Amino acid sequence: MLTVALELFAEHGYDGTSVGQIAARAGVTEMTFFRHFPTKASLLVGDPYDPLIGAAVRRESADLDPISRAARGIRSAWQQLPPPASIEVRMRLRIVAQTPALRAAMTGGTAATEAVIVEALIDGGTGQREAAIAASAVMAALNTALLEWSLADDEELGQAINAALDVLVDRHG
Amino acid sequence: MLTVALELFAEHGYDGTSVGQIAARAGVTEMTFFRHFPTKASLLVGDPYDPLIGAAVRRESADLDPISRAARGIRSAWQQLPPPASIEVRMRLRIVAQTPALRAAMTGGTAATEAVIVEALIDGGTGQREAAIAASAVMAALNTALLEWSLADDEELGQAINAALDVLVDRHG
DNA sequence: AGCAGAATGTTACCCACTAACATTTTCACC
DNA sequence: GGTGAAAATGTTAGTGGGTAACATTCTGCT
Repeated sequence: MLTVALELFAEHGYDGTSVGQIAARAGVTEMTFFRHFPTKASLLVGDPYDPLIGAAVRRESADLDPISRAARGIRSAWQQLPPPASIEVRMRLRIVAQTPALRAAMTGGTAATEAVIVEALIDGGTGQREAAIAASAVMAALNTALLEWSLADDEELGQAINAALDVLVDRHG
Repeated sequence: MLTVALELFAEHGYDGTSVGQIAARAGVTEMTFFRHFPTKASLLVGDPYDPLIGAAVRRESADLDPISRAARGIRSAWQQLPPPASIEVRMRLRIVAQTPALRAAMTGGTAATEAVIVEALIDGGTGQREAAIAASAVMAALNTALLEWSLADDEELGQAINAALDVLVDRHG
């Protein structure tokens, strides 16, 4: 179904493709589509790594300021991951980058990861407010970096992520 | 219509209130509602200050790193604003804070402000990528701060904003 | 072959939102 | 004070995303 959907999105764009069309080309009912995917947007935006990131943030020293701690945690979580199939990921993110509704859905879709980071920071002694602010800022930077990366050719994803976090952490003014 | 909507949201929640109900209680047709408000969410999330913020960011020294520049711009823009009717604003934001769909819509709703900040940063010599990342991080922090503020009692809004930006700028680790 | 449970289909519905066209209200000008 | 144009509102009808309840077909296992 995902493959079929990506084809149609490439042909007619995200908004120009209805769930009915996807289901039809997949030889299936609209109802069946919604049994496999909770929403149309979930074809493109997901939140796969939250527990890993939570643990990684917790592992960083509680002496760091919350931004640094969250950023370091994400960097280290990233290194533990198997490198994803970049081309697939890039295709998906490109569609997200070009569709305003999906950009918004993306930040909604990382709410779970954000919550996990907030919890980890709080457990490390950071106040609730600071934790929420730091987590949302770091996740926003990360999401923006992913979208920007998707629009470029021939760049390493890990590198783009590091560069994004550096904008927050290693500020050279 | 706004007043009526807020009543209904208070009674049945945002998701539990349909546009039809709002229109009916306002003595008006659903169609008329959509002529006044582009979307249901626009009753609660808006983006009123983008040009002001863009100008303020541009006014800050281009020698600063992008995060500092954006943050200082927002602080200064804030001081120029007439203090809003805090109670109203708080009520609205509380509903947003409690409704996941609206939280996502809020970040979508500040896309214009974000774009304006990005442009200002680029004009100051920051690269496209860095500018996009810094702007999204700062706006995310700001939005989070607004939502957290709305859930507290008796706090100055300006103070909450300053504290949020300090998490990004004056990091004490 | 026969059965249980999973996957799929059918129908019917709700809600946000849009388009096209008709109707009423408002208000400035004669 | 009437008139006519413009603005606001109403009507009808439709699209697309998403859900609920119930019926049907497949699947795999014994």
